[in-house]
Amino acid sequence: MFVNGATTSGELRAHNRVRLLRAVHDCGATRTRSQLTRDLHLARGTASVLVAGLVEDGLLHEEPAPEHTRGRPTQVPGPHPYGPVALAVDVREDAWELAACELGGRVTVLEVRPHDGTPQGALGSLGAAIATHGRRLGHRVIGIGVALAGPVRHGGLVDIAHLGWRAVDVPALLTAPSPGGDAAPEGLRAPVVGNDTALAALAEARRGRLQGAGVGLHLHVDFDLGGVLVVDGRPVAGAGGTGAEFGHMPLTGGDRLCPCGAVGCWGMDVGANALLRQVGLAYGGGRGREQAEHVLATSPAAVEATARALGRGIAALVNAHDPEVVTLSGHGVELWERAGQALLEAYEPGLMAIRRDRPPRIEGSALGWRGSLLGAMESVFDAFLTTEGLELWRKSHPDQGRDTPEQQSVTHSTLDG
Amino acid sequence: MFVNGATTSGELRAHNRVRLLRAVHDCGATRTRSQLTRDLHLARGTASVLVAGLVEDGLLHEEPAPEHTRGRPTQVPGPHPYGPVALAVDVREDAWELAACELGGRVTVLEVRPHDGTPQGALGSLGAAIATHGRRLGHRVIGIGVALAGPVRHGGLVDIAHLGWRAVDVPALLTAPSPGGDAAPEGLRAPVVGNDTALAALAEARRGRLQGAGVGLHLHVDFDLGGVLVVDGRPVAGAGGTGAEFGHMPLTGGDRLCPCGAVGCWGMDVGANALLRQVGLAYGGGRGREQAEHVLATSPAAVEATARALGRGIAALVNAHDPEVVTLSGHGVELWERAGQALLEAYEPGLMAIRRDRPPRIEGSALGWRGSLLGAMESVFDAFLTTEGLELWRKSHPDQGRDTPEQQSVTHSTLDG
DNA sequence: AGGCTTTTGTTCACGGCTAGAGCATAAACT
DNA sequence: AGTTTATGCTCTAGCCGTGAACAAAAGCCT
Repeated sequence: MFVNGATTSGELRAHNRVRLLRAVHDCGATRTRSQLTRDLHLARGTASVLVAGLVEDGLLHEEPAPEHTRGRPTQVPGPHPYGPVALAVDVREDAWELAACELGGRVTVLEVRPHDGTPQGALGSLGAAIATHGRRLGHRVIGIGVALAGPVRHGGLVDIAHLGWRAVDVPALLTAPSPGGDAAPEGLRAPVVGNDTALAALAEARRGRLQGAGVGLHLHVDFDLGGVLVVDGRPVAGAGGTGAEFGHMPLTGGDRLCPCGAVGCWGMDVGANALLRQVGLAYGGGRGREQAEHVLATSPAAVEATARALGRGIAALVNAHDPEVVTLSGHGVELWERAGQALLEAYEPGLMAIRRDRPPRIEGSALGWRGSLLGAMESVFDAFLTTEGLELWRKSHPDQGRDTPEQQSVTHSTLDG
Repeated sequence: MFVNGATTSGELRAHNRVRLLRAVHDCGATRTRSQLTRDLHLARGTASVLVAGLVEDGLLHEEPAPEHTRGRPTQVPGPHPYGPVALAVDVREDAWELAACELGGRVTVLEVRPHDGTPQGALGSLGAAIATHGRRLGHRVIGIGVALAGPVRHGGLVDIAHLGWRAVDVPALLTAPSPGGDAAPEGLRAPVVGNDTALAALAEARRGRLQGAGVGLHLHVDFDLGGVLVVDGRPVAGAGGTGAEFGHMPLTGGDRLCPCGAVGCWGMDVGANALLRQVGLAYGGGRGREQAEHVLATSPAAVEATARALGRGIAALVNAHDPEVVTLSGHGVELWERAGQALLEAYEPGLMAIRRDRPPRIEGSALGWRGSLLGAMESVFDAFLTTEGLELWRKSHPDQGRDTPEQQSVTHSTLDG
C-alpha cells in the first residue's frame, strides 16, 4: 500500500540514491553537499559514497560552492554535463513549444512553432522536431513529456472537443515517421502524454505556490477551465488519467449545452470563450486568443462577471475538499489581479459558515503560462527518479565514469545551443 | 515527499515488521506464513526471524493452518490473545456504538446506547463507557477512533449544523470526568475524531468495494449527504480534516438555503431529510429516522426523485474526478437497490460524452452501516502500524514474551465478554 | 606570516540486516 | 514403510549505514 519502501540492503542503497538525486532536483541544484547530508540525515561517510557513485554513473557533477564561511569549503552537486535530459512539450490550440530540461530543472527552449489546430498539423511537425533533437541528445534523453489541452485517456488518446479531436492517438502520431521529416530514432522512449491542467498543477506543487501543501486546489484558465486536486504533491489524475476536469461540473447554475456533452458546465462561464461571449464576439474552435486578451484588458464588466463565476465555483470546491491553498494559472492570474475583489465577493457567500473564519487563500501562479511545460518535465523526472529508472540509466551507461571525448562534444553542444 | 522509506539497516528491520503486520491486518489474519513470505518477497529465514520477534513482543500469535496439501504444515499468524486493541466508536445523531477491535479486524461490540443529541448527552455517557472499558483493557488499548456525523476541524472541533453543535471539542468532552462516572485512566490515549463519511470511505477502501482502486469516490447518505475522494486507499480528508463534504456543492440547481450557510447544496436533495420533505413531513434536527425508512419502503416517487438527484450529482463528480468506482453507503445502498434505474437515468446524461462508453460502475457498500465504525478502527491501526507506533508498543510492553498470568485473565475475558 | 579554529571530506572497523544454501521436520502420497 | 513435497530453522556471506579518527582546506587571530 505504501510506496517506496526498501526491504533489502541493496534496495536501501538504491533508495538513498533516489532520495539524494530527488533532493538535488527539487531544490534546483542549489543545496551544498553538507546541507544535503544534514537535510537527509545521512552520515558524512554515506553521503560521500553516494555522491561518488552518482558522479561515477554520470548523474551528478560537483562544483565548488560559490560562498564560504569558515571551515573546509563544500561542493554543490548539480546536473552532470552529459547527464539525463527530459524533453518536455506544451501543445496548445495554436502552437507548440519543445524544451530540454536537466536534472535540477534548468530549461532550454529548443523550438516554438505555430500550427493549424489539426492533429496532423500540430503533431506532425512536433514529431519531426522530437526525432531531430532526440537523435542529437542520444542516450541522454530519459523521456518525453507532453502537455495537451484536453482530457488524456489511458495510454494517450486525446479528445479536444472544441478542436474536433476525437480519441487522437498522440503517442502514435508523434512517433510515426512524417513525410520528409525524421523518423524517431531507435531506443527513444515513447512520449508520455498528460493533461495541461494536471501538469500545471504538478509544476505548481513542485516549484510553485503549492509547495508543501498537503491538499491544494489548482485551476487552469485558458479557453475554458480545468481544475484538479493536488494531494501530497501529486495531482489526482483519475483512474483513466482524465481527472482534471473540474470545469465540467454544473456549479454556476447555467443551462447551456457544453461541447463536452453535458449541460451547464461551470467551465463555460470561465475562460477566453466566456470573455468573448460576454462582449458578444464569436467564440469557440480554439480561436480568438488575442481578442480575449483585449477583452481582459479593456472590458472590466466582462472580466468581473467571469471572476464572479470563478469565485462561485471555487467556493463550492473549497466546501467539498477543504484545500489549504487555491492556485490559479493561465488567464486565472490576470482575472485574479484585475478582478480579485469581484471574485472574493462571489467566493465568500458560497462558503460553508465554518469555512468563513479562515478561508483558504487564493493565489496566482508564480509560473505563469510555463506551468504545463514544467509539469511535463516533472512527470518525466518522476518516472526517472525511482529505483527502476536509475537502474535503467545505469545499464545503458556502463562507462559513464570516464568521459568519452566524442560523446562530450555531440551532446554538450546541443543542450546549450 | 514519499512516505515510509527506510534509510538505515535498523529502520529496515522496523519497516519489514510493519509490512508483515500490515499484511496480516489487511487480510483479516487469513494468510498462512508461507503465503506471507511469498507475497512480501521475503526469504524464509527473514520471515522466521520477523515472526518470532513479533510473537515475542506480544503482537502476533501463530496457530496451525486448518488446511494442508502436501509438505510440512504451515502456521497462520493472527492477533496475539493479549495483543493490541483499538477502541472504535460511531456517534450518530441519536445513538452511539462502542467496539473493541483486534489486529486483523475482528470486532467485538462493547456497548450501544441511545442519546438525546446534545453534546453532553451524547459524549458524557460515551466518555464514561470509554473510561470503563479502557481501564479493563489496560495497556492493550492502542488508540480510540471516533466517527462523527459532521465536519471535524483540526484537533477535534465538531460542527453539526442541524443539531446545533458549534465547535464542540469532542476529545475534551470525552476525557472529562463525568459526574458519577469514571474518569479516563492515566495513560489512555486521547481519542482521534474523524468524519463519518471519510471513515466509511476508509473502511470501504480497506475491506470493501474500493479495495485496490487507485481513485474511488465514496458517498455516504444519512440525514444528508457526505462524499469524499479516495486516493491510493486513503480518503482525502482535506487540509483541516473537513474535506469529506461533497454534499455542499450546488450540483442540482436548487436555491434553498442550507443549514451549512451556503445556498443550493446538493446534499439537501439527497438523504433522510430530503425523503421526508418529498412527502411533506417535518424534517431536520436529526429526527425522523424511522419515518424516513418508512418513506424509503413505501413511497417510490420520493425514492426515485432522491435517486435522480443522487445520479445527477454523481455524474458531475465523475466528470471532475474520473474515479474507477463509485460506492454508496448508508441509505445510499437502499436508494441504489430500490431506484437504481432512476439513478442511472439521471447519471448518464450528466456525463461528458467521452465518459459514456465506460462509465465508472456504481456499487452499494458491502459494509452497510458498519463502515464508519470500521473506518474508525482502521484509522487507529493506521497510526499504530508504523515504525513509531510499534516502537511505542515495544517500550510499554517490555516483558510481553512471558505470559503474566494476572494480565491474561483480566484482559482476555474482557474482549470476549 | 604563522599558528589556531572551524567545517567538511575520506577512510575504516563495527554491528545490523537480508539472502540463500543446507539441513531438519512433518505431513501426504505410493 | 519409504518417497515426495513443502515448510521451518540455522548459519555464513555479502552489503549497507554509522561513527570515530584522521586529513584537508579554508577563515580568523596574533
